[in-house]
Amino acid sequence: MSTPPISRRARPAKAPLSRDVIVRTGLDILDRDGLDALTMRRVAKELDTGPASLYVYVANRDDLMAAMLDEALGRVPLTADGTWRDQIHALANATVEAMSRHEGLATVALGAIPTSDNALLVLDRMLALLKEGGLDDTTAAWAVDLIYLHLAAAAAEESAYTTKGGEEDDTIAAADRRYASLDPRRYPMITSLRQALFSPGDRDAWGLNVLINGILHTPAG
Amino acid sequence: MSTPPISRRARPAKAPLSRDVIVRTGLDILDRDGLDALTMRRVAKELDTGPASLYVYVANRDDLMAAMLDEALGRVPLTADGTWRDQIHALANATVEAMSRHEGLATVALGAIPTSDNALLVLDRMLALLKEGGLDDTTAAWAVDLIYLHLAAAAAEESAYTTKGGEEDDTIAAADRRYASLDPRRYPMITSLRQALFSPGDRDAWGLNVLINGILHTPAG
DNA sequence: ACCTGAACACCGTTCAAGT
DNA sequence: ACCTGAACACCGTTCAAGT
Repeated sequence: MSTPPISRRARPAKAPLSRDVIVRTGLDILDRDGLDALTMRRVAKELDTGPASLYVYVANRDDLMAAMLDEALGRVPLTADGTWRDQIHALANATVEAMSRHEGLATVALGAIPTSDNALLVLDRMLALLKEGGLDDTTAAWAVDLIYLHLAAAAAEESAYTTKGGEEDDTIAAADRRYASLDPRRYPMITSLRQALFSPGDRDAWGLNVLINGILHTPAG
Repeated sequence: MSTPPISRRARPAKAPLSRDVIVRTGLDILDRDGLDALTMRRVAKELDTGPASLYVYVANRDDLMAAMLDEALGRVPLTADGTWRDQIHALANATVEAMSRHEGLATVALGAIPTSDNALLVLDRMLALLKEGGLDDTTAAWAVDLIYLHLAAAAAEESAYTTKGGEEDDTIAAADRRYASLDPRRYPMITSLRQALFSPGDRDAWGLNVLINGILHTPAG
């Protein structure tokens, strides 16, 4: 009673493989089921093929993830309105957003000097803003590196908190309880400043302002 | 002619398993053969047992890596001489050092709010220095978070460059060539500032000074 | 030329069964 | 009570063999 598997040829035409479709499928899997689900085999299955077929378009898993990061960064709006500071904040927030909404991608950014098309577009735009702010070449150059590092780290942190199993609030509450139970003799500052450590507020915006103000006050070289 | 395997009981006494010896063995493997070699099975083999035995002392691989990070941070000297700035730099450099010399550990720090004994000791000491600098509680609290994030990111980056296959210089040279080949119309700032982007200098010290100066000029809240 | 089945050499983790 | 052999359910990557 069982029918033999329908030959590939007889089935409806399958979307042809390409680097692009593989990358987008990877991003979909990441968003739907997280970093652990992002395996070559899973991507292949989603595309109705075997894992070996992916290697025609992608060197390996790291290469795929780098391409996924680039794709995600391609969705960052490169221009914004407002003051100079507003524009830096907008570009920075969009970059963090783009990285942190896909679990594990920020870590890729932390692991290599940016060389992909869309990462370089973000960097180029940030560099233009920094030069507009009156920085000399060296300071602007070092600053863009520092800011990009910070954005990737902020995205990695955010991504870890929002994705890892439970809710962000649970993670914070657990840390708060841990801090509350510390020995004040061993950890005098943490115990006495615990309130401040968990105080609410826009830390991302503050952190970026720290960087901007610091860069303005600290010539490189 | 072959002898049967000597029974466990007959062999020289094996060092007893413990969380501590597992953690230190993990660190050894990381240093000797890198992150990919750090598997539960490899740790077990090094300790002359099976992977299942590790789970008595360690919840899983993530737990092991977190414990390894804590062990590494335990080697950070918490006090230093010099000016206020010198002391911050010394603590920061030692922290980056501790993380970056073991491939992949910095990433662990980026993925969770610090709650381990030795991470908290570093934080407590940094908090004391920040308060000494005259910061209010909230600013000091937010600042220690920001600095720790930056140190972990700096360590992750450094670790990636120094460990990943070839030499650091090769990675930079490759990036430089890539930047040199970019279309100036699409990447006007990167191409015109390429010299500055790859200019030598102590970027770590500069980056930390940016943070310190920025924090001093940017009250939180 | 392009694609892929099958295999290789591994993983982390669990648990029933041993001592 | 403590430990672990063996198994489960996977991995990334390669390559010979197919069309």
